[in-house]
Amino acid sequence: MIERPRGTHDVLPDEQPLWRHVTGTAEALCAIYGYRPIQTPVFEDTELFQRTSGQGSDVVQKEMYTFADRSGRSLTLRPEATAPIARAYVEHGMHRLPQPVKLYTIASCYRYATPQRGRYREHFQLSVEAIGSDDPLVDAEIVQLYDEFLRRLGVTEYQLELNSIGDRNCRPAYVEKLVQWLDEHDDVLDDEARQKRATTPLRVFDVDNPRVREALQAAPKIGESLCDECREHFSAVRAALDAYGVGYTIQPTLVRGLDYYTRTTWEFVGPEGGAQSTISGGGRYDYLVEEIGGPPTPGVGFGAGIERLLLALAGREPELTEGIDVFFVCDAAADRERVLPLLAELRRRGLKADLDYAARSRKGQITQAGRLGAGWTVIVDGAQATVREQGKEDWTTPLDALVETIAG
RNA sequence: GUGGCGGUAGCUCAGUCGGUAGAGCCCCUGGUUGUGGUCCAGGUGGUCGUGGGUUCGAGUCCCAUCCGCCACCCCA
Repeated sequence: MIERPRGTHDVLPDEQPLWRHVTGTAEALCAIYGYRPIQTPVFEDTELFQRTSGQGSDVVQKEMYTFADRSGRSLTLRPEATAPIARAYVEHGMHRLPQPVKLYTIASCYRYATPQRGRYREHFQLSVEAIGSDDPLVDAEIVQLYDEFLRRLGVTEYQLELNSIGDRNCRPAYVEKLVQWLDEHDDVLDDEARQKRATTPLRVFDVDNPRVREALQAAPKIGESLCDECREHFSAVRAALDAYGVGYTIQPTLVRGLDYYTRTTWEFVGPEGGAQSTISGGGRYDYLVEEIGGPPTPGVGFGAGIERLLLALAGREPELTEGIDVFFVCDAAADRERVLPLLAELRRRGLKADLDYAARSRKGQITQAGRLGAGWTVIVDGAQATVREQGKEDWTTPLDALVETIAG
């Protein structure tokens, strides 16, 4: 048997109502906040992700689905949706539109990682982006949008972690300062920490060794080294979140995995999913558009995993019923034929109507009607019909009058 | 990519010491029952993940591999 590729999953009909509830809620909310939908290709020029995510990032190092097409071009299935949207912004000259340009998409993303619950090689992300403004109120708006999204879905147990990682003015100096501190305290480091010092210094705070973590408490933190502009920006973001009533905790060591982030960064952490409990992550990316070849343009946005949100939603799913209106039960072949024009007319009027195609017995057909949640079960007998209407006594009618009685 | 655990019917699982494959649910049929619910009886459904090996004989033991789950890495 041919099975689905590793790390992918089918979304079956039974799961569709919940999926549509989630994506529909996202779309409705984005519309209310003034974000407009956009779609970009599933694959992009490989260079787009190499340049923006950073050569040292895990995504570029080991997780991209990269292939050569028949002409030898290197293409990559998108591992995330922000860079493609920024690319579309530049390519279509959206910097001439009134700023900021507020966009969102619900897109499949692809990462070659070892799959487990909440981590897939193909997954879906809601990606919301505001490009063209460095106003801290935009950061706050977009964070509050996701917070409101969770509220609407009934997810209550989550945490928002917030940080600022500075910009090109203050971050390089901070990294230098941090590396210098690490050099001076080399004796308290372990191999993992030394490794990170060499590749991704900001990540040394993630090391496992508790002894090293303890020692790192004394190391300089980015928050103390922000330039005045970044400091003011961050405090304005926090003030706006306070005004919105969005709770958060400052996480001074929160660093994101992609190189393009600047200033504000955040993660929403949900209650489920074990090690994969991050349900949304985002931040500001003030040099991304420029990196792609557009004019210097600030931006801010987030990606939110749909599958992980569903995990966080487990046990709180709303009742989503999708019963049909009319089901015809026929014993004789002649009755089935007699019913066809009624079936067409009911459907023409927008009612969900159906009949048996599995050669079931009368009892089986009535059972099927019940399974489908039929509002009216019409048991046909020649030109007459007995109708079982939910919550009422059975009644009889000539078939000729059925449509008018039900739909008229 | 590394390590640990697992894979038997559509689903949830049992399967003893190696001896010809089981249950419940679901589905279909018949009966009971003044609603499609309940109850009773019967039936369909299997490459025991896959491929090798050991053996007279493998769901069971060994090896490899695929897939899932957990941890690490990292993320959504």
